[in-house]
Amino acid sequence: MKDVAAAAGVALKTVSRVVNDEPGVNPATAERVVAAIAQLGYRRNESARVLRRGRTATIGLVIEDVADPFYSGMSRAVEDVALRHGSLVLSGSSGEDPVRERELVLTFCARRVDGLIIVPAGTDHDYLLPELDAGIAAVFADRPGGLEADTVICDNAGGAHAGVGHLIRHGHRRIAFLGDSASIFTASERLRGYRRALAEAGLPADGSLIAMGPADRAGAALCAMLAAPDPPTAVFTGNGRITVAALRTGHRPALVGFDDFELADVLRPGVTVVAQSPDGLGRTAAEMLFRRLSGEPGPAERIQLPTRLIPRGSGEIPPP
Amino acid sequence: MKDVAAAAGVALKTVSRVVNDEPGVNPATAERVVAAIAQLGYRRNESARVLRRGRTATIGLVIEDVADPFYSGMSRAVEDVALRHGSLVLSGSSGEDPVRERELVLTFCARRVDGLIIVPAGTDHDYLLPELDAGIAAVFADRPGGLEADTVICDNAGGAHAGVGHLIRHGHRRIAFLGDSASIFTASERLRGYRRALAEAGLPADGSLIAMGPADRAGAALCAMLAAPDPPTAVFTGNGRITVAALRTGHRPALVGFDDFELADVLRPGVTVVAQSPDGLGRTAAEMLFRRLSGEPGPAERIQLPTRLIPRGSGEIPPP
DNA sequence: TTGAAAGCGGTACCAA
DNA sequence: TTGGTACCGCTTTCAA
Repeated sequence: MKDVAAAAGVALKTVSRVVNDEPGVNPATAERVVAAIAQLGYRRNESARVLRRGRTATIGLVIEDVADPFYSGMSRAVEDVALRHGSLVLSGSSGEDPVRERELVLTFCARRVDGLIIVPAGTDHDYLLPELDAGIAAVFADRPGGLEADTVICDNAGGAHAGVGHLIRHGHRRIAFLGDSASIFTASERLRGYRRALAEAGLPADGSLIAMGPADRAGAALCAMLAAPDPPTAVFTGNGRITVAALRTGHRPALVGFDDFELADVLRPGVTVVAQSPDGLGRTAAEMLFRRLSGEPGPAERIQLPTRLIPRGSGEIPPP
Repeated sequence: MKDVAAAAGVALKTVSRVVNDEPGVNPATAERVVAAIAQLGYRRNESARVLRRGRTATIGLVIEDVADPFYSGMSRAVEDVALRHGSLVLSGSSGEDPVRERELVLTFCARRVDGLIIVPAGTDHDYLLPELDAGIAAVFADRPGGLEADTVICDNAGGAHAGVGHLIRHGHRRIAFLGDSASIFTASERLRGYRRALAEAGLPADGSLIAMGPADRAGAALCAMLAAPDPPTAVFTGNGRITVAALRTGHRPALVGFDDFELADVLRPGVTVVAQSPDGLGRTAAEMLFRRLSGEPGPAERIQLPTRLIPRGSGEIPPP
């Protein structure tokens, strides 16, 4: 910038004014400056600007895994909103590890991101308190975090309730639930919806029909259930990866899965799902964050997004 | 930091030494400083550090779309390598738009990223030259860029050649090619491989069996071909999205697709694919970038990764 | 309309 | 082993 000022024969401050479109610069002067900028290939150093102004125009996004279609869809939505607000996105995958989540968040904070969108891996977020005090905004997405803060989740219990109810209406009385580890908020919420649907229909709760754990064990769990005496006639799968794991077993009981996925309509039969919107989650979280960043006051909000049942065939198979 | 120094009763510089693990600090002094840091909840301001040191420990990643499984896989690999090198990743989606690509790259450069990994949307990268001169390293991934720079691509022509050859060996003589827009490097390379395979087998090149364009038109193109007199008995699809579009038509000619995808093995018949490795692409590009950042000299390298044919059924269907 | 000078929060270099 | 000071490149404040 100094060089530009010298080349244009003006003071540093004048160049700064031109670069920032500040008013009160003689058009002729401005033109000289612009010419000098072009000629020298000058580009403003954002680090210096950030240092001085305090705002980085960058937000941090911590998700579980970018390579998971659910989170990458969410990621894209966040990116788009950020772009509209002139911000960039630093992102990182926690891999469902609270320690890694914390490291990522603190690293982002050290870079002075303006705000954070976090898909919490852990439940304790006290480490965030000093950062929030320091003025960094935070929004939890997909799951609530361990402290009062803006949160966007989807209607997990309601969605599972609707999906299981759908199977019940098609005549099933023994319905299995394959879910992610019970320690994960979304998994336990969905289990709750499943239980409520059974109870409302007056069906017994049979613990042997419930398997909670990582997706790579879901297939084996399903096979075991189907091989047992009095097997389930239908399955509700608690997330996209588990649905795929169940399909991969080759068994084709009646099935409704939480999360939509590409090719769900191409399989035979088509896979009936309870769809949530990764886009909606990302967009809503980002918009909420930017609203806070632009100074919106008020207590922490909690937004719940609806789910949608999409019948495609697998959920309409009657019991044998 | 000033406050910490005051609290610990030492000079600014000493705090700096402690924070950076520089040698030559009395353990007792260091301890006092550490205590002051903890008590004040001090955290180093990275912006200031960057301003002074010139290195941001951040790299920029420009891909086509994070929500595309191919690129999100690549993204994850880049993120992992970056993390191992203590760097963060700023990422953005170009949406196959050269203007947006340029904007993203320049924005990243203004933030003084140390290096860039770019999946080029355009073919003209002269806008990068000043940045390269300014010392920013760049690696092109998935496609070559418009200037001499390190590049990692996969063996597109060879992969397509293998896939089409596979169909030919199973007796097909009329094989359609559904590819992305011919202006995209990978698409034209794969078309080249297709042509070479036909030529080597002494098969005629029939232009009516070739359709190039965005994935959302591929389905209609396939339907039109199959409805025409003397239809193809087999199809080679030029990328993952086009493979899915072809499957979605409901027609099931013999098919080999470029790119592996989740559920390819669950469909009936399983989908035979030419797999490339998004991970490998991301990892290799990132490692190359960090090698340059650590000062490795030498001319631009070009690495080509192999592809792998995975027979699953759809590619082994004989002609009727 | 333009400019000079003081800092933002660190690091680098040199002196004590 | 420790401290002082210049300075990174920009914005802000105030004066001309």
